[in-house]
Amino acid sequence: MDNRTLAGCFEQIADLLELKGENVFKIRAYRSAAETIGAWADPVGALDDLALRAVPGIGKDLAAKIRELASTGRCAYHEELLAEFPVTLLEVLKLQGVGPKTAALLFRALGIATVDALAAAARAGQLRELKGIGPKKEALILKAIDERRLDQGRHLLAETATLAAELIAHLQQQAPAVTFVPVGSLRRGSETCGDLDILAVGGDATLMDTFVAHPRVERVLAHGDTKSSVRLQGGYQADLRLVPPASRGAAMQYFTGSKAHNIALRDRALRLGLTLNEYGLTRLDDGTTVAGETEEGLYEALGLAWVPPELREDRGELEAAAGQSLPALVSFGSLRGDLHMHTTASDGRDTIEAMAAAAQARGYAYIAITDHSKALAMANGLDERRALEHAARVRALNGRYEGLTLLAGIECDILEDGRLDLDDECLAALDFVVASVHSRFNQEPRQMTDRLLRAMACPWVDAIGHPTGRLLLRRDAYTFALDEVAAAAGRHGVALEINSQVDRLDLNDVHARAARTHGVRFLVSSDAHSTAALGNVQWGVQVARRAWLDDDAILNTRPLDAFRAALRRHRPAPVSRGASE
DNA sequence: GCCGTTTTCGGCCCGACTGTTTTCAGTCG
Repeated sequence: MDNRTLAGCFEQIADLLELKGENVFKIRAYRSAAETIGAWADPVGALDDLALRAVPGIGKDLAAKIRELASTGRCAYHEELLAEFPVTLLEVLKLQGVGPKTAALLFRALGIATVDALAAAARAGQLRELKGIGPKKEALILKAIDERRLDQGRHLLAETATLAAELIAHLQQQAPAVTFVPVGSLRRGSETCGDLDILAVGGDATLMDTFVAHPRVERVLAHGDTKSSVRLQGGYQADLRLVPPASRGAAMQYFTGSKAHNIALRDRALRLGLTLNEYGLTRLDDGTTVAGETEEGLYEALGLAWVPPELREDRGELEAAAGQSLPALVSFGSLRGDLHMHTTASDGRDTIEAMAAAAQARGYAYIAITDHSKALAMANGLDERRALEHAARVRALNGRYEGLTLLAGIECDILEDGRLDLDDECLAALDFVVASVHSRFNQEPRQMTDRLLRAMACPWVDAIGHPTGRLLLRRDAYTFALDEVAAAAGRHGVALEINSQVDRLDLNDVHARAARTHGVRFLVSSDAHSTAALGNVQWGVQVARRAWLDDDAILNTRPLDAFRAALRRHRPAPVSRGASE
């Protein structure tokens, strides 16, 4: 049983317990366990009891339920709860403005168990008869039902960033003196964003009027003096919060989250006799404010180093901040090269020359041109002869772009059985090879693992491209033993790619961090199919930061000579570990 | 249901906005 299924089950249990009106802390325990499991790199279903109990937020009971689910595929407690409330009621619970109290009331008083039944009752004016629900609430519920499709799902980080920039530009024009900061999951660089949070520092309530009047606003969910929420066309929810300058740091911290990080931080504050909210950090005894103007000051007052937003997920960053052992994260400007891009020779939109000129303009010292190999016929992939001719054209351009070295590479398909799409002689004649899976994603995990291991056994494979094959919001990763593959990559010196395409971001933060423990080195690559897409590396760098990676972990932060020397093909052969390799 | 730099019991983060109310409950983030 995979982590997502386990997390989904705990999430449902939490929802059902809320409907029941159970102890809020018990509910929180299930919810935080779901979140932890969902982001755990290894399959927790395979862990033994001892290892399970070491997972934060998993105690005796939850460990037992995980083992029950992993071994039987079922959870008696979950089924017991589902006997009390129909599973369809959970859809009602997801509606904007409908919480557990309302959903339980609807079910108990009117027998409403589905969104359709709720819609019918609302249209018939039956809801307003219930205690605590009036005509306005009834109308809001009908609206929420209409909008639920739009409300579903999350959005790509890059899209969210573009939208945030647009909204902030609009607000900034109306209020030039106010500082606007995108916060929430966008500031943390989370791969998808559920909504969009913007913080305004030092303005007045008229800012809220400007915000809700933006032409993309479809519906105003809340409109107060310091907080407003709107739904935008396309299903986004956006929130604007206003705080005074003295609270800038506290508010940035508070609204950046994550929720789990904030809870842990406030817990720490309480233990120090302090209380933390979006306005500042104050002493419990006499109410004096000790920090709040800057984030740095706030963390310092709690005895912590400032935590980069990308790390604020309650995954050990507070302990590291307390011990002054946070990593020096790779920075956005530290990439010196890009090792994955396509040209018109296969499915790219621009020529080698155009890509090289754009890379030079970005200040890169080196790039590898890596068009597709022949198995990807759809993309006009190159066979051995074309690959070598193409390589000659790439190399012939060296000297033409000052400061930039072009490497002749290939993105070589990993075939069904782990063989490579081009012969060894051809691969050996190139400067750089990234090997990727583009077909047969549904192989059994064991088969997929062996496929990747076999590909890495080829001495000319320098890197594995988009190692898990997932497409954000569209296609799950193919399943394989990441641990085993990462261990082999670390041993052979094969780099794993952090692919920066906005809907790939593959490896992701959790997997990259786990792979690093095996000594793996990474490449942050654009996989650009046009000159414009070279800039996507910013998202890959953000993933690397979320994975706690420093410059040393990223091969393409090195100058050309050091980069070359670190490539698998130029490293001394690893000590033989037996015939199996 | 979890957890321990006061603790194996008794805690567990905090505030804005809305609607239905006459002082607050529910929802959301």
